[in-house]
Amino acid sequence: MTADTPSPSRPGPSAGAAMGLRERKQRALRERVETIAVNLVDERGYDGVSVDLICERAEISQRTFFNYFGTKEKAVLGNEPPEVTEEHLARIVADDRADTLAVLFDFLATLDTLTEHERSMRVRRREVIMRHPELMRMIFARVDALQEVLSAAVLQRMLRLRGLTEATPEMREEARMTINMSACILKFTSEQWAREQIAEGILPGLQRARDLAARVLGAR
Amino acid sequence: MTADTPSPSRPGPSAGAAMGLRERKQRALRERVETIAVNLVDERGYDGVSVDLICERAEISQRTFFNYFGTKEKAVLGNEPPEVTEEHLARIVADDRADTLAVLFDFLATLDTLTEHERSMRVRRREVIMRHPELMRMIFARVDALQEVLSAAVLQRMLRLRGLTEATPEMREEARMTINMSACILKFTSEQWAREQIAEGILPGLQRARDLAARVLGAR
DNA sequence: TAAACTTTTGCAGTTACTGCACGAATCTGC
DNA sequence: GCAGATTCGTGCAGTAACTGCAAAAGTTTA
Repeated sequence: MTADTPSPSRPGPSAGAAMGLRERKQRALRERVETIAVNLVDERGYDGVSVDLICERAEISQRTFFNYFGTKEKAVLGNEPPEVTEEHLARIVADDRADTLAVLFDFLATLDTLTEHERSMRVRRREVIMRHPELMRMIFARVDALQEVLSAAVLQRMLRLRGLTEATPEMREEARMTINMSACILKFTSEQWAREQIAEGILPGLQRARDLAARVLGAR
Repeated sequence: MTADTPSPSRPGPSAGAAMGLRERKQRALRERVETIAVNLVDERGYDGVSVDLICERAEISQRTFFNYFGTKEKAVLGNEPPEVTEEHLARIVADDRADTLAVLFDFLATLDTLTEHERSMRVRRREVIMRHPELMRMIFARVDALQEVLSAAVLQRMLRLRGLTEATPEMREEARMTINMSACILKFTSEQWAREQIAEGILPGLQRARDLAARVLGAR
C-alpha cells in the first residue's frame, strides 16, 4: 500500500500508555518539525520557506525530514486527509439512512478526529491556511484524491439498500455525482469557514451549504 | 500582469494574413514541441517524460523550452484555461437571462474555441488525457483557479439584474455557490466525457449533469 | 548592408526529492 | 546489563523542474 509513514512506523494514534523511548522521541521530533514548519510558513508563505530552512531550524538533516514527511507539503499541512480506512468505508456502506448525502456529511465531520497533537495543531493550521490561499488550494487537491474510493463505497451502499447485486451505469453515475456534490459542498464550506471565523462544527455548515446549492441548481 | 508568454510575444490568435518570418517560426516551433510532448506523454505517462527528453526530441535547448512554455505542464496540456478575458467576463455580466447557471454553461462551452493548431491538438489532447488520470487532475486544478474571477462576475451580474449597487453577504455567498456548482458540474461532465467517448458538445452533458445534481441534492 | 532589436542558448544555481550505505541508537532475549 | 538484531539518522551523490544572466545568433528596419 505504499505506506506514507517513511521510516518511523508509528502504530497509529491508538497509543494508550507506555510507549518505548524510540517512539516517544519520534513523536516529539515530528511535532517539533511540524510546528516549526507551520510557523515559518505563516511568516514567509509556502514558497518562502525551503525544506533546508526547516531542517536547519529543527536541527535535523534534510534526509531525516524526508524520511518523516515524504514531502514538504505534508510537513506543513499534516498527513490529512487522514487516510480513509476500510472501517470508515464499511460504516458508509452499512448506514441505513436513505439520504446518502447526510451519511457522507457525517463521515466528513468524523474525519476531523485525530491525535492529541493533531488536535492542537489543527487550530493553528486553520489560522495559517486562512491567511495563505496557496495552502487552501493544496487542501482541495487532497479532497479530490478521495473521490474514487468514496464513490465505490457509495455505490455499494446503493446496491445494498436496494437489494441488488449488480450496478447499472445509471447507478454508477449517481454514485459519482453524489460524492462529487459532497466534495463540492465540503469545499465550499471550508472556504466559508476560512473566510469568516466560524467556531461551530462543520456539520451545520454543510447542511446550510447543501440547501444553498439546491437553490442555486433549481433556479431556472 | 506577469504575461505567461515567455519571450515570444505572440500577438494573439487574431493573426490574419502575412506575419513575419520570426513569428511563423515561433508558431511552428511551438506546435512541434507541443505535439512531441503530448505524444511522449501518451507513450510513457507524465512522469515518465522529462523536459530534457522533450528538448532532445525537439532539438531545442532546455532554456528555450522554458522560454516558450514556462512549465512542463503547459507544454503538455496547453495554456488553457484560455485566459478569461475582460470581454468574457463582460458578456457574463451583461447576459439578461435569469438562469445564471445556464449563462455560465454557455461561457464554459465557449472556452473551447481557440487557434487552428489548438483545435486539432485539442482532439489529440483529449484522447491522451482520457488515458492518463494524472493529467485529468491537473486540468481540474486549473478550473479551480478560475473561480475567484468568475464569482466576481456573477456577483456583478446579480447586482445588475436586481438593480442594486451594493452586495449583501448573502449575495456574495450565492455568487460563490453558483460558480462552485458550475465548476463541479463541469468537472463531473468532463470526467464522464473522458470515461465514455462522447462526441456531442459539452453543453447537453452539462445540462444533464445539472439535473442529476439537483436530484442527488434533493433526495432527503 | 549595417545598426537595432529579439530570440536562442549555455551555464551556473536553487529547490524538492530519491537511493544507497554506514554508523549510531534502541530494543530483544538472555 | 550485555550482545546481537533491528531500526534510525545521516551524508553523499544524483535527478528533475525551473530561474537568472550574458553572450551568440537570428530577424527586422532604415
